[in-house]
Amino acid sequence: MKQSKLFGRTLREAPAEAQTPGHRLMLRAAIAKPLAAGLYTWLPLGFRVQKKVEQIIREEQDRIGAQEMEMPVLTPAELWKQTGRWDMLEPITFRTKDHNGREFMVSYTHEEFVHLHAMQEIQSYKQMPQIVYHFQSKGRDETRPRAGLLRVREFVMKDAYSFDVDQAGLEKSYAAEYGAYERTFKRMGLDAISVESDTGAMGGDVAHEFQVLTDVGEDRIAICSNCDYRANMEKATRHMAGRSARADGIPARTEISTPGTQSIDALEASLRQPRSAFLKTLLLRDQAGKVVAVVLPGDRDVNEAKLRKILATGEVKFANDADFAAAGAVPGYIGPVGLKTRLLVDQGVEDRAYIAGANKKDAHLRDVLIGRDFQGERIDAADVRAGDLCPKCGVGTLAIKRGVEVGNIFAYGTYYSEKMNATFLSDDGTRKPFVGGSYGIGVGRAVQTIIETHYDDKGIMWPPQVAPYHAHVLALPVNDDDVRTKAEALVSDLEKRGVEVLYDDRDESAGVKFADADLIGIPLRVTVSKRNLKEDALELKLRSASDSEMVPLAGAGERIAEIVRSWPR
RNA sequence: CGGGGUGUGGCGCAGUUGGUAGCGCGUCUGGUUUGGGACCAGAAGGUUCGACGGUUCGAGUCCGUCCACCCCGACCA
Repeated sequence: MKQSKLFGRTLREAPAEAQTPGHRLMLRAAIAKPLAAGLYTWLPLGFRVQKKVEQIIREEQDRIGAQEMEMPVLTPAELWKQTGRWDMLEPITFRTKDHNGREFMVSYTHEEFVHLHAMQEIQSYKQMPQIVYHFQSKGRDETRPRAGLLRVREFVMKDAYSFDVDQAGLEKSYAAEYGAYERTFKRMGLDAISVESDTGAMGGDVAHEFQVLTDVGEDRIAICSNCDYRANMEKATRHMAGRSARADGIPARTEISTPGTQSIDALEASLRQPRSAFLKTLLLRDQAGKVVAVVLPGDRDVNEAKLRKILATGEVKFANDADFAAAGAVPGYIGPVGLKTRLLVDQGVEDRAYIAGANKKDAHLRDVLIGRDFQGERIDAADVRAGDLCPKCGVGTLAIKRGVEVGNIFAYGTYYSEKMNATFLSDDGTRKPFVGGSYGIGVGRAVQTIIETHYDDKGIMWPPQVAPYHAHVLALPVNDDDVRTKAEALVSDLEKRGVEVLYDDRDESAGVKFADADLIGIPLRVTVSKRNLKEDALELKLRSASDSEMVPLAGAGERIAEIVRSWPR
């Protein structure tokens, strides 16, 4: 490919909108460009990377016996309504109607539709296990797209779906996908770790995310310093040290005057007590409007994902004024004592004296003790934080790191098949619902994550397996007949040998060509120059290396092909 | 959705107390160059400054409304 003809040019300065290193490089190197917020066009260089990433995913899915197919982007409303997801997904999906008024959703995911097909194609237990997958565009009306391709509103996802006869079969399929994911990410140069994740509003218990740890990630991951425990913050728990019985001798609660202190911050400042001396009480309402109070230690934050799961609701909001009145609470001075509502108490609340809101304006209570002054259901509803004890080994401490979720695997069992009455004929002659799982990888997000983790101050450093080209041939200067002739002969020789070549035939100065080569980041740079040709030689330089190597012109094609063949695939 | 920020040639930016738009890079032409973002000369490029409305003799500059984009948070398999 002649660079003079390449659709896409490099930028010396990145557009102001780009913040993360990978996003800036992606724009500067003409990998992908925005069309609108969260909508990106792959330019030719980036599209080649995307296709290579897809191919790796495809090979690893095929290896475990999964079969590729394709389902439409536009999906009819009826099935979504059958599983209850039409309404649930309303705020985050794109919808349209055909000219007859029939409703469609731009595919958010395809569980409903793959189950429909499974009912048609799989009739007997003898036909299972089955895994099918496709690469398809997904539409998600994210309220906040961010960081280039890391969070977008339309993206290609590989999603695979497994169908088994029972839970044991599902576990095998799940394990097969787990293994495929480990190989897939490794092959594309991503150091992804699996972490336990929340299953969200989709039911089921087992789910893992594959996370690449990097500061630009938007997920927070708790990692044990001692064992292999790793979990998304939405799911992470902590080991509770045994509660000491320090409840004896605590005096009866007394009211104290605290005018104008409506927050933990204000209390901390005016009473000169640590945050942990207070109880934080939140009045919340679920999707159905039911009100519940959650009591936490003053130094802990509520984890909404955990709370949603406990309340079995899709949404948790702060209560309104009427809810406060009904519960007998006063905003800013709410506390668990005497509260007329369901009370959930985080496990972090200890058997000791706390200062809590008095449910009266300008007043708090001192020496409030759980079990004596109020009762509640014990739950785990707080975020873990760095330094907490690991829930698995009880010895190590948790660190919190940021990660990009490049893939996830999810065992949902019969969640969909039961709602859809998607069944097969079992070996005992009865009809049973399919037991399934789904397995996703965001292709574009993976590509940008590769950049975010493979660059230096000069540009991208593509892992060879996913690089847009293998070799970047630079002719210096291109208007020298000898240089041009020999460079073109080399390019054609390399292409015959199956080496993918980007040939910089532009009439640019050496500085521009070297800088662009570094920026675009093709793994092997081959310089054909007047200077080198005096010695009948070429210069080879790996993007990842600091040194270069001179090789004789004769046989250079074979030498380069050999290097390319030695790379991982 | 809450908070903050930014909209001026393709990209990065400047634009004084309101007076009719400029710089660098890039692009085009000619020439000199050719191993780390070259040099000289000339030129094009803004439906006139995100949009609409207002104040004013006069608005890129002031006021209002809206839109777009970015960041933090919320949300989100």
